[in-house]
Amino acid sequence: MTSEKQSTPENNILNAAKEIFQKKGMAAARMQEIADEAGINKAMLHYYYRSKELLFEAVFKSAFSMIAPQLNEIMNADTTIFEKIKNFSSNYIAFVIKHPYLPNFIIQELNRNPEFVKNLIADKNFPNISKFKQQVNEKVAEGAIRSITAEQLFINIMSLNIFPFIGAPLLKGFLNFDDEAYKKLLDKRKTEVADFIINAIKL
Amino acid sequence: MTSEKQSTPENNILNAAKEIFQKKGMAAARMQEIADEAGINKAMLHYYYRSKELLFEAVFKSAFSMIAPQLNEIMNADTTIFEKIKNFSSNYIAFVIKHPYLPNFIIQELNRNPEFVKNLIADKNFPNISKFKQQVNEKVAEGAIRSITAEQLFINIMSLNIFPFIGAPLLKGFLNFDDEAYKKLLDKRKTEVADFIINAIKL
DNA sequence: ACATTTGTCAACCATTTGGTTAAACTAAAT
DNA sequence: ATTTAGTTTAACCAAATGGTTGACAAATGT
Repeated sequence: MTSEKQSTPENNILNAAKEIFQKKGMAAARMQEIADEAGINKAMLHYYYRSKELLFEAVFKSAFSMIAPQLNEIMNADTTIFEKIKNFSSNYIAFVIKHPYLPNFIIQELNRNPEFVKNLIADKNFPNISKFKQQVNEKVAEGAIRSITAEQLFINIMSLNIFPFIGAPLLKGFLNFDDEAYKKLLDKRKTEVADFIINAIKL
Repeated sequence: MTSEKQSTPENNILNAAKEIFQKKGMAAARMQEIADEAGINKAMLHYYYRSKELLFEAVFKSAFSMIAPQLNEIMNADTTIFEKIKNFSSNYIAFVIKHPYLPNFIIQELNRNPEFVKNLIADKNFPNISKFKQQVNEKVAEGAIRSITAEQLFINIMSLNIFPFIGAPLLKGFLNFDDEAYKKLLDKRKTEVADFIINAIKL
C-alpha cells in the first residue's frame, strides 16, 4: 500500500528504461524509444539522468537490487540446507515468471562488462553465502549428505533455477514446446528442482 | 591436417566477425572493428557479405553448427542414459572451455530474436532428443531410475553444463573466486556434473 | 505582484554508422 | 599487348543517434 512506488518523473523514466533496456540490452536500446515509452521528450531523459550510460547504471542497479536481497535472505536464514534449497527454488522461479527479462538482462550485461561486478560487490546487500557454505561443510563432515563442495552445490542450485529462463528460446526449440507448454513445465519446476537437488545429495 | 579451414577472404572475414560478434553481440559490434580485426577495408565486408545482418547470420549459423552436431551425436548414440549424461558433460565442458564466448552469444541472440530458432529447426542437423526421451521413459517405467520426465531431466542436464559459463561473472562474484580458481572449478565439473545428475535419478 | 527556480519541449548539432561508388590494382585468358 | 574478371581501396553519403540549446511554461519563494 504505502510501499507502492511513487509516480515521480524519475520513476516513470526508470520504469520505461527498464522495459527497453531489459528487452534489448544497452547497445540496442534507443533513447528515443525510452522517451516514447515514458511518454516524454527525449531531452527529459538527459535532464533527469545526464547520459545513456548513467540511466543504464540506474536501471541495472535497480534490477540487481530486486534479486540480491532475496538470495541473501534465504541463504542466511536460520533454516536447514534442504529448506534453503526448497525456498530458493520456489521463490526464485515464482519471481522470475513475473519478471522474465530480468535474469537474462543481468547476465548479459555482466558478460559485456565483467568488471562491473566489482561495483556491485561493494554494495552492502551483495549476497553473502558464507553461512550456506558452513552448513554444507558441516553436513558433509557429519556424513549427512554426499560429499560435495559448497561452491559446486551453489552453482548447481543457481544453474537449475536460472538457466531454464535464460535458455528458454533454445530449450523450447530442442523440446519442441510452445509457450504454453513451456510455461507449465517451468511452473512444475518450483518443486521439482528442489527435489532433484535434494535427491542428488541425500544419502 | 587436410581438414584445416582454408584461409580464403571469406573465411578470414568470418573468423574476425565471429570474434567481434561473439564478444560484443550484434548491436554493439561495429563493421569497422570487424574490418580492422580482419586486416582489410570495410568495403570488403560488404563485397563478400552484403550487409551486417547477413554477415551476422553467417556467424550465427557457423557458431550454432559447432554445438548442435555434438549434442545430436551424443543423444542419439547407442549408449545408456548414464553414459550419455557422462559423455555430454565432459565433452561439452571441455569444448566450451576452448570457446568461452559461444554459449552466451547463442543464448543472447536467441533471446533478442526468438523467432530465429524456427530458422534453425529447419536445418537437418538440428538436435533431436527423441531417442533420449524414449530411453528415459523406459527406465522410469522399469523402475530403474526415479520418476522424472525426459524434458525436465534434459533441461537439468543443459542447465548444469551451460549456466556455469554464461553466469561466470556473476558466480565468480558470489563465490569470491578469481579467474584461476573458477577455471579449476569448471574443470572439476567435467565429472562432477554427471555424478550429481546420476545421483539425483539413481535409485 | 514579482523574481527565481524548476520542468518541458521543438529544433538543432556533431558524430557515428552501415552502406555505396567509382576508380585503381592484379592476374589470368585471349 | 589487351581484354576481362575479380579484388581492393579511399572518399563519400544518408540516416540514425546521443546529446545540447534556447525559448517558454509552471511552480515556488518573498
